[in-house]
Parts: sequence; structure tokens; C-alpha cells
Amino acid sequence: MFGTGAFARIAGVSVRTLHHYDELGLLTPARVDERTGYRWYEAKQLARLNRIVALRDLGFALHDLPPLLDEQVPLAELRRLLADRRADAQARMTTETARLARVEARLRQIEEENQVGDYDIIVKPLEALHIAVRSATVPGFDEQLRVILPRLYNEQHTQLERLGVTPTGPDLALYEDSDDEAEPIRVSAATPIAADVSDPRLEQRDLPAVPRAVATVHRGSMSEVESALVAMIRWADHAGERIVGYSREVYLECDGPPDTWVTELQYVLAAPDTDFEEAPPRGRGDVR
Amino acid sequence: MFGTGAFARIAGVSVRTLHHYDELGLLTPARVDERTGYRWYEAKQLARLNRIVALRDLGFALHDLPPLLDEQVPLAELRRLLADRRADAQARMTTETARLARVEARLRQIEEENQVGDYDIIVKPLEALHIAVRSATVPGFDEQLRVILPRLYNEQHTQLERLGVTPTGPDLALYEDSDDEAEPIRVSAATPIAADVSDPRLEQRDLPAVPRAVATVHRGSMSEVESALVAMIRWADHAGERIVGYSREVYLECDGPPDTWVTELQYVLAAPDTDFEEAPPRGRGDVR
DNA sequence: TTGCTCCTCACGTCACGTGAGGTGGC
DNA sequence: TTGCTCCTCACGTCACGTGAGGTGGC
Repeated sequence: MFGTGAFARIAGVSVRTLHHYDELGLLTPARVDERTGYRWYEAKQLARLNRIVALRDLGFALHDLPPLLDEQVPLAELRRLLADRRADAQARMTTETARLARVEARLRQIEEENQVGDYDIIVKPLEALHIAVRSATVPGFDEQLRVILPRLYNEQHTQLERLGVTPTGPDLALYEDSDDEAEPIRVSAATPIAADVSDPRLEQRDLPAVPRAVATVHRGSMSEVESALVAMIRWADHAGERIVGYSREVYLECDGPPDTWVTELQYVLAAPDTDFEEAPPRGRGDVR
Repeated sequence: MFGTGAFARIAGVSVRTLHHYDELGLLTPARVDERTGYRWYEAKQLARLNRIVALRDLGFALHDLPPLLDEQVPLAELRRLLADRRADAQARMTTETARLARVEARLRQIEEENQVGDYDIIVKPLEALHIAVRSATVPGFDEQLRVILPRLYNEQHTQLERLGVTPTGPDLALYEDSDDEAEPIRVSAATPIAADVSDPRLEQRDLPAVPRAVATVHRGSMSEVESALVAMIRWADHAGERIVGYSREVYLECDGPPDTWVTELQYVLAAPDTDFEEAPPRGRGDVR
């Protein structure tokens, strides 16, 4: 028989852990002194304690252990349970890998530029949107664009008002450009609206939800947006992320003078690297 | 100005998260309606919220954020803080990598043998021990060993009693064998004693602490210990662990008939693989 | 009597999720 | 008046760590 301290030391767990497992009914001492409450463990109980510790270290929650300890769980079910643990571990690996890449991206950026970037770049999902659009084609990201875009929004808002349609969120611009610099850029002035407006005079589109996008907030005139875009592209490069979709600008604040404007810039990202995943991906609930 | 719901949706966080950051003073709404308590956020506050989210996603605790948000933290200190985040992320990667390997080892074992192993194998640290020893050399792990060992323990206990030295823990056996099967095995009967016994008639040794060892509990006669040892070696192979040290047997219970005996078997393990660690390892406090 | 081991509460951890119960403006 | 959005508590999470305050056997 071992006292609590001796048994804990042998097993490599804390006394508090033994108390906890006793409370949960996972490991009841072989004998408890009625008068003093002292717990006494038999040597063979170390086998059960080791089993608890082993399963815990595989990622099982303590409240899932009783059947695994007490019943003869069929092999097929055990296989399923282990596969779940594996999926969880892989999901955590994905999270940590991404986090590590982002930390190292920041460190590298400090080393290369010897300063802290002006932009905080985050990864987030984008909601699906139903939008009214007006598009145009421009040769490049230049002054011409900054003339055309306001005109498109003016026309858009006038028409929406005429049709009695209320926007459901801030305006945004969509840019679809190819990698070929000679190709022109297609720009769309978009206004989110409720999904049930069926009017042939209004060009509409469904933007699908995007599970992962890079985003940053730009403050000030759109003519100075370049540095924010460069920061995002460089960040993606450093963090091992790949930009795959067109970009968006969301006009969060554009009522006052241009230096008070607030815009969110977004690029769609490719799915993260998960090269250690041997099993097919499983449902993970939500993206956060 | 955005209401709580709209601001949360734009930022990709929950309303509860905004409340929480307000409580912590991390992000105070630009305006709070005195009468209703309604929170109103300005577009430019999204920049601060994004910064909070970005830092949180790097692994910072929320209570560490205020200086990073409000003060101009010197570049050198920021570098240190980021290096700490990196070390944490790497430590979690190490943990998860090991966990994943263990889960996959179990799954592979089920697939290969189509049954659940009899032994629960765990990884744990071993404490440093000061021991009294009596050694012998035997040609192999055979019957001869099981005759010699009890004799060594008998002599040991008799002498300890004569010297008035009390054991501080259960007896253990140490096996030092080379990879060459032709070489004989050195076996030592050891009894843990307090460190301050200085008597030339008693051969003593200090066993250093071992950060990581595999261990399993064997129940029954030592003549059937083979299968437990095989299970441990196979497990190490599957889990990507490498056995580097000699083995130990700890006699937790050996008073009654042999089939009631309880022994813990231990092998010393090599340090874990951490191939993603670019930086030198940092102090991690404890091993658990 | 002094150490040593053990005991039982009971709060704290971390960043929110999740109701419960209620109010203000269209 | 009915929806919708928003509010404030306040408990729950997970596996223990960490005192506080006290007792039993050598």
C-alpha cells in the first residue's frame, strides 16, 4: 500500500491529480481510512492510473474515460474514437503551424525593415453577400479609376433609391485582374442588398462566403492605398499564405474629407497548408 | 457609426467579444448612449480591433495587450516578446506532434494486430535517486538471472539493516547491456536510500533524473515480463521514439505469490524530435 | 512538542459562449 | 403591437494549481 504522496511520486502525477481522479470516480483508492480520510493505493492500481494518464495524453477528455476504463469497448468504436483524437490533434497542429508562421513573419519583417509595419494584417472569413453591381473596365490602377468609380456609385445609389431598395451594408469595390499586366482590370462598384430584389433593371450577383481572407484597414485617401496593398502581399509571402482571389475594398467611412476615410482591403486566401494530414479533412464546425 | 451587431459582423468577431474587450478596456466604443447603454463604434476603431485580433492570434494574452496597443514599445522589446510567442508556439507544436504520433501508433497497432494491447505505455520523467547497489554479470536474460537477483537483494537488505539504513522507496533492478548479444549483461540490485549515508562498506550510486522515459506496469511473475518489454519496444518504434538508456525494473509489489507481483518497467528515451525549432530551446519551467 | 504527511474546502485560470430576463426605437 | 437589436448579469468551460486552515501519527 502506498500513501498519496508516495503513489503520486511513483506515478509522476501530483497529489491534487489523485484527489481529482478520486472526485471524478476515475481512480478510487483501494482503502480510505474512515477516521482520518487518508487514501491508500495498491501497487496494481498504478496500471489503471497509467491507463488514465495514457488516454488523457492522447487527447481524451476525462469525462470520456469511464467506458474506456471499465467496459470492453468494441475495437471498431475504439478506432473511431482514436480517429477523432487524431483529427483534433491535426486541427491543433494546423492552428499552431499558422500561428508560428505569423509570428515568424512578424519577426522577419522587423529584421528586414528594422521597423514595425503600419498595417495590422489579419486573417478572417468573409460572409456571403448579395450585391447590386455596376462594372467598368480600366487599363490599370491609376487616376482614371478614381474618376470612374465614384460615377458608378452615384448611378448605383440613384437607381437603388428610385427602386426603393435599401443597402444592407457599406459599399464595396471588386477588382478582377489577371496576372498579365497588359490585360485591363474589371472593376465593379457593389452595394450589398437583401437577397430578394428581383428586378431586371438591377444587375445583381451573389458573392460566395470566403473561408479565409487577408484584410487590413486603410485610413486616408484612396490614392495612398498602394502601401497597404504592398504590406498585405509582403505579409502573405512571409507568412506562407497564398493569395488566390481578386481583391475587395470596403468603404467603411467615406462621407467627410478624404483623409478621414476608412477602407478595409481584402484579398482571398488559399486553403492553409496541412501537409501532416494523412486523413481526409473532417467537419470542424466553424472557421474561428 | 456602427451598432454592436454591424461592427461585429464587419470585424468577424462576436458581439460577446466586443463586450468583453469593452469590459477589459481594450476597445471602448466611441460613444455609449447614456440612457440605453447602446454601444456605437466608429469605422476607424476597426483598425484597433484588428490590431487586438492580430496580436491575440499571435498568441498574446489579452492582459498583455494594453502596452502594445497604447504605448510605443521599443523595437528590441517587441522582438523579445515575439520570440517568446515563437517559443510558446514551438512548445505546443512539440506537444501536439508527440500526441499525434502516439495516437497514430495506437491506430497502427490496432490495424496490425487487430486487437488492443495488454499494456498501457506512458511517457514520464524519472526522479533522481540515490541508491545502494550490488551488481553481478550474467550472460543473458535467462533463469540464472532470476536466481542471482534475489540473492543480491537478500544480501543488500541484510546489510542495510545492519547499518541501520532505511530504504526510501521500492527496490529496483538496473540492466546495462550492449547491443552486442554476445556481450554479458550487468545487472544491479538497487535500493533507494537517503543521500547522506557515507559508509565505505556500502556501494552507492547517484542515478540522475531522466526527463523522459517509457514505462509500463507488469503484473505477475517476472518470467513473463518478456511480452511487456516487447510491447514497449514496439510502441517506441511506432510512436517515433528512440530508446537510448538501459532499462529498469521497479518492484512495487513482490511480497505475496509471484502472480500478485506488480513491477514497473522503464526505458530511458531520447529527447523528442523538434525539427521545426529554428531557435535554441528556452527554459520551459517544468517538464509536464 | 516539533516535523511530516495528509485532509477538506474553495477560489483562480482564459477568453469568451450561452442562456435568462428585460428594455428601446421603428 | 410585433420584430429586431441591444442591454446586463451570471454561470459554465477543463484539469487541475494554489493557498488557507486544520488534523493524525511518530
